[in-house]
Amino acid sequence: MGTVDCKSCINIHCFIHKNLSPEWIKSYVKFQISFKQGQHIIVEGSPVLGIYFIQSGKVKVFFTGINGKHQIVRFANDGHILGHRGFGNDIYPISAVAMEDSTICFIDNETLNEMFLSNPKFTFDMMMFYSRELRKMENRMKNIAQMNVREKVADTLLLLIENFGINADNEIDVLFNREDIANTAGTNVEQVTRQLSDFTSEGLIIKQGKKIAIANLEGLKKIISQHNQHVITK
Amino acid sequence: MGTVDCKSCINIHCFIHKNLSPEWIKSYVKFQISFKQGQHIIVEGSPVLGIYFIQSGKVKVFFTGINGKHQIVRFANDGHILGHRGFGNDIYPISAVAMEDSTICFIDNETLNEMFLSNPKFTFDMMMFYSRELRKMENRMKNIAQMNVREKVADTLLLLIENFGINADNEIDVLFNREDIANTAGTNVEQVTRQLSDFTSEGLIIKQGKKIAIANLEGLKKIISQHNQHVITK
DNA sequence: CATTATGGATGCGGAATGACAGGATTGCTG
DNA sequence: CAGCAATCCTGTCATTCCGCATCCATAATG
Repeated sequence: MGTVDCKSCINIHCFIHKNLSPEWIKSYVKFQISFKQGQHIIVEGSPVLGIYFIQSGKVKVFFTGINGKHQIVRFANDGHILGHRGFGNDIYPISAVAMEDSTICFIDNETLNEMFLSNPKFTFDMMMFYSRELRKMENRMKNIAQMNVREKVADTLLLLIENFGINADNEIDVLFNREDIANTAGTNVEQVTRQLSDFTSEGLIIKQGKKIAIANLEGLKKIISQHNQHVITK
Repeated sequence: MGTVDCKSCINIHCFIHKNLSPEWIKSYVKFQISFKQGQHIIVEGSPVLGIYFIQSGKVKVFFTGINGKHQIVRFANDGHILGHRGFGNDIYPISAVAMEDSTICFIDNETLNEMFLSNPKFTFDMMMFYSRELRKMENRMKNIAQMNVREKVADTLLLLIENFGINADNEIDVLFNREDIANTAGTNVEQVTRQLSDFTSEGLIIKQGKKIAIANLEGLKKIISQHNQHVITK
């Protein structure tokens, strides 16, 4: 944890870096925190003091339901936002956990408000970000409600690919286990295991240690294609 | 369909009316369209030409899934927004249908962009709107994924109450049928019918003709209370 | 007034799903 | 490399859920 200035930030895609006026970017110094894999960045029920920007890292955002069961609502990585405002609530309804070592910048509410007031382009970009996220979320809601388990697991894999990409070995480039997939898809660990076994024997994926390699991306997309008539990917 | 100026608009809670600068509000004239109950306002797959503001009315927003099954993702009424931008997509992924006779204002993309550029307060308010909607949607995703049918139906009734309120006769003040509830809750008509019968015999609701009256709001909330530990309602 | 359409209620069988348990595999540690 | 713990895999079984078919009530129609 320490302070850092945005001007020399390595993440040039960050909403702040991209949009702040010259005066702001020159002078602005904010808090930056390092999180180890598995560490909580936001805990449900704690007070909202500001907003988090991911400089670099991979994060899952989830609600805790009854029996402590998690529902992962989205993944976030470089340049994304955590702990958005809204409602005027003063506590976080969600938790956020680092899936890998992550560097996160924190901006308190007061500073954020000043930023909005004096940087219209920043506000506009934030609005567009929320608008995109809302549309994605609406689409995911439809999927969770209408898909069967096989489709939901395939959909979750594609979501992971979309968010975190594929590395040189064709593997989904993030650390996650069956429980994470189950909590994202809205099913349980056993069903996920079964489906992944099915996908493997169908030649769609290859299990490589802790990671999953994609052998046939089109095949995975085909599983859920009938649900995505009007969706333009990317 | 015709043109109307925002200055003399009856809906003083509209984002435009509230936030446009004096110059804009004085001169701005936009299209206004009347929709009869059941009419399509937006059709999935049609090109995005602008954005819709509801001056007055009640609207459901849904995706069409396989077999033409609808998934209602949200309800909208006075002052709300339809057809939000995002992705740079040029087609609507969702449909919107008037649940009752509605009056809707249309603003084309070009004008909207000018509005954002020259009215930072408007942009800020829109950002906050999207942020709130995103949080609501995240919460609804958790509910659909984790609740059983009984809870989902109760949750849908509460959603309808939250959006459209209760009239003098204690009835949920909007026209909807079992299919709409099923398409919102993520189940089917039969299950909804069963649950509504159960709720009736438990004294939670009273069926009055086409509408549903609430006899015990706290009882309904109690059904889903265990899912809402950290949520502050309104 | 008879007929037809529409929406709602309910029983039932088959399919999908989730819970449990036991076994296999993997990776870590001393 | 043995031992242990964590994770993953898979078979079985009970439950839930869904959609069909049917019946009923009410409203619209001629």
